[in-house]
Amino acid sequence: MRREIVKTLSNIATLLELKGENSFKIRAYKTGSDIIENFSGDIEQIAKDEKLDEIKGIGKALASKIQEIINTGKLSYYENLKSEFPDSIFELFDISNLGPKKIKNLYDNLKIDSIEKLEASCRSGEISQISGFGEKSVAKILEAIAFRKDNAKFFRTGDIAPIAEIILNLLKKLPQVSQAKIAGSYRRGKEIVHDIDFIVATKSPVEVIDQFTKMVEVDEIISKGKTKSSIRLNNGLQCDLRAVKSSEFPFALSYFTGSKAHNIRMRSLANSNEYTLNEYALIQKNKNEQIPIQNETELYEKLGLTYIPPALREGQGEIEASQNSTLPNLVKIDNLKGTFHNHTTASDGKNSLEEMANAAKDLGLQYLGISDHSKSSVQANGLSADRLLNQIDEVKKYNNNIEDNFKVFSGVECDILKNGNLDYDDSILSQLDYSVASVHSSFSLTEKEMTKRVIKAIENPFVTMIGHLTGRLLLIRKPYDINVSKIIDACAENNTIIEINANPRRLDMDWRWWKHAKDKGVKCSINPDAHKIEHFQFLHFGIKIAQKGWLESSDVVNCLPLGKIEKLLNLKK
DNA sequence: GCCGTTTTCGGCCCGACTGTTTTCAGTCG
Repeated sequence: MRREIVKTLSNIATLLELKGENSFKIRAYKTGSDIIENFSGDIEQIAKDEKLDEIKGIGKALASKIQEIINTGKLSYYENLKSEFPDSIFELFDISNLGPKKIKNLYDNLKIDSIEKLEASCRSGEISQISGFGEKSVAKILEAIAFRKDNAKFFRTGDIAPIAEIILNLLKKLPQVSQAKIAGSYRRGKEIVHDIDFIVATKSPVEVIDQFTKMVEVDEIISKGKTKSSIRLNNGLQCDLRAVKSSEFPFALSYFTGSKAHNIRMRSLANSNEYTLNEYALIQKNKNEQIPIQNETELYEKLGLTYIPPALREGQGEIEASQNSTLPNLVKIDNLKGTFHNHTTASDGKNSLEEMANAAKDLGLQYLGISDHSKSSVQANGLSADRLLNQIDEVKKYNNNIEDNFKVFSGVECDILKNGNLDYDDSILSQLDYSVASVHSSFSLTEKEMTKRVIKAIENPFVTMIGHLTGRLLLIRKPYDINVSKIIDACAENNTIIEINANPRRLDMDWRWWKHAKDKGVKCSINPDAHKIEHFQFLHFGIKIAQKGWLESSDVVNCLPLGKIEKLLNLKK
């Protein structure tokens, strides 16, 4: 129900934008949607008690609309608004550089109400009839459409993790199922996936598959057979189920976990050991005899390997490392002792400094770095130098009132300005315990300019680490042009840390660079970029990315205990 | 549409960037 309210209010905001309504009215709906989404409490109960308008930001109008949604499951105001535009028009907002005004213009003048029509209009040149759509704009739109097409069949792992775990638990609970696991790229911890593979061990595959296809979330049954089935959920995500015998389970799990490259190596290794390996069994060639295996560890052992964690199964040398016993001892969530890059209500966070700190402490962390936005990030209520200095005092007060086994560090997420300068003078930065330097503007510089810009920040002695290095938003926005290799070299030279931004929309720097960075001696900080206490959970996604980058706890600075991290933070200064 | 020690109207965040309409509108964060 809450999701329904949140979605409805935010869709109303979009539709009002299209209609060119008063921007403050639009904002009221947007913030209303945010408030309901983040509200900690039983919104339906509050509606019942008729106390919705006591929530700050929810006035009489929104309260009665929310009430109507809760009571009737619908909202006539919204239905009426919706009827003015085709449903498909929402997808145009997925194209970057297209906002409400341009979309309205396209719709009014050329009846463009879908991405398909938009693309056709760009290609035919028809679109240039409208003012505001010159050559460069058209090229950008086509690029954005292509980007969306390439990525449309993918989902961010962080977005679909909740539903994946729900389905897994549903399968596990079926009486016919003895084992159930998620395989595929999800299990390998990829940042985006295009489907989810479930493997179950069962004696009654037909019954299990029947249950699988009858789940409430199923929108479409793509295929349904005796041992496997594919469905599409109502969010568009495809899920495959494979039902095997208990004895086949480890083979199926291994095979469907992949990656393809990893599987090829595994099979050829089996071959050279006089075995045949497929998704059901390991067979001794000369005797045509199946080798009984209990779990994946035993399968790896039969092939002369130590167990390879799923995160490493990308065909990046993990087989050789396993043979040579040089596999990394991968960092785990329990190794994290603290975290940097977290926001509070001082800038655009939802929880106060104290709430954030207490939550971190409750999670068993020993320290928390607070890094609100800097002054140039006006949209995020970035802190003026004075406000930042005040926050330093606030942190000191907090630390004075808390036991010695926990500490808050004063930091900032400092904008790297277009010319590579930082958003505060060194005299301000030097008063902080650390800083995260990030790019939030001028994304369109050339690779050369952008690389120079960020390296200038890396060389600043008061920059502790670089935040979300490439600025990418998975499936939404490409990374900006930057020479990551040169950045890594500069970080190695200047003792500057690179973060893994664990927000599931970012997961930046990409795991594909981390093995290289580690070899160069660059340290990592796994940061949730938390804007509220719930976001500390993002650390789980960050850990997966670190694992995919072969990182061990010694590579990750926030695995250091409190005493040692303090020394490290002082090192660069 | 929301809010209120300036309380029933008037203010609400705003600067940078981009392309293009060459003086600014639209988008973005």
